Amino acid sequence: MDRLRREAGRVTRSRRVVLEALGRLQRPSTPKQIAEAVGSETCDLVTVYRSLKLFERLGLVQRIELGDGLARFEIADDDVHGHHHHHLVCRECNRIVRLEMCILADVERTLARRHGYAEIGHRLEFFGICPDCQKAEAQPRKRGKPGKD
Amino acid sequence: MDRLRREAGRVTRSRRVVLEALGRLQRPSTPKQIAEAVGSETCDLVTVYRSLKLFERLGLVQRIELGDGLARFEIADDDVHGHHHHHLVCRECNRIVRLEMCILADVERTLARRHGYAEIGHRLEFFGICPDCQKAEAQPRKRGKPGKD
DNA sequence: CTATGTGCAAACCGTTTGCACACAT
DNA sequence: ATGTGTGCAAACGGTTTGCACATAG
Repeated sequence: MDRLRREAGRVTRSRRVVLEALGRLQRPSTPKQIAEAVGSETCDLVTVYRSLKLFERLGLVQRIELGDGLARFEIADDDVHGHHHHHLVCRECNRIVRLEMCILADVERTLARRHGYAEIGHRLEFFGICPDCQKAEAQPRKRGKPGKD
Repeated sequence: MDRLRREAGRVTRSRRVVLEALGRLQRPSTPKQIAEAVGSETCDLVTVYRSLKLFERLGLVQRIELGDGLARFEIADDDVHGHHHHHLVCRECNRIVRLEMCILADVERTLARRHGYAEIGHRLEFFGICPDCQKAEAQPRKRGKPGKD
């Protein structure tokens, strides 16, 4: 929040509220989920989008892609660097487990050497069926909807 | 194609043409790119979508997500299993290198044990700046457009 | 001949943009 | 007071759907 005050725009009620909601939600959340958490009287969906874009630019928030075409956001790792992490996502209900490990730094180095690419990074997510959904296999839910994530 | 004849619907001109185009294109391609490769007089964009959905269901084709909100498709690895592969994508022009290795099988086993998830798979793509774009840093292109991929 | 596939137009859904009004500084 | 932020409505782009016509079997 002080970051905001220093580096860019104004500290408005909407922005404060969106950032708080993201903290409260604890998991990667879609703009719509955030808007709902906030309440439409409090802040318009469009403003959520604009705030998220700003926060992303400031590095306060990071975007997660799960491959279903929905943008998700979570509060950025506050560590200066490192603590880069991934997710394990249920294919049924989209429940998300956060994985603290990342083992791909040396793979990236190899790729840089072998293919001449620079600034290499990666996107890695795991997908499976979470324990609850394994139990509930009786009535499988439609996959890919924003479920418990 | 025989696969099609056996397992599902009819073998039509459109479907043959879409599958050929995918073979010819050699790289993960968006529905629009496929439709253009085919020519709009030959086959409507909507039909491309429907064919791709069918092919995906039959396992003839697989969907790639690069995180820019565009679906891309490529001919599925014909091997029974294995030959699961990933991509190295230029952040500027989207040029794609296909990586034949995958090292994550044991990571998946660990996750299954530790979190109780079943049927674990993953999505892993690498992003960087390809050699050409490093040279051309003068006029950087707008990122994220369907470029050379 | 009949069920399945196709083209066209329109719906859909997430996201972005234009514009007039509101508010933090 | 002034420039930035906001809400609303409308645009946008990829994808899906409804329906009448076409065609593979």
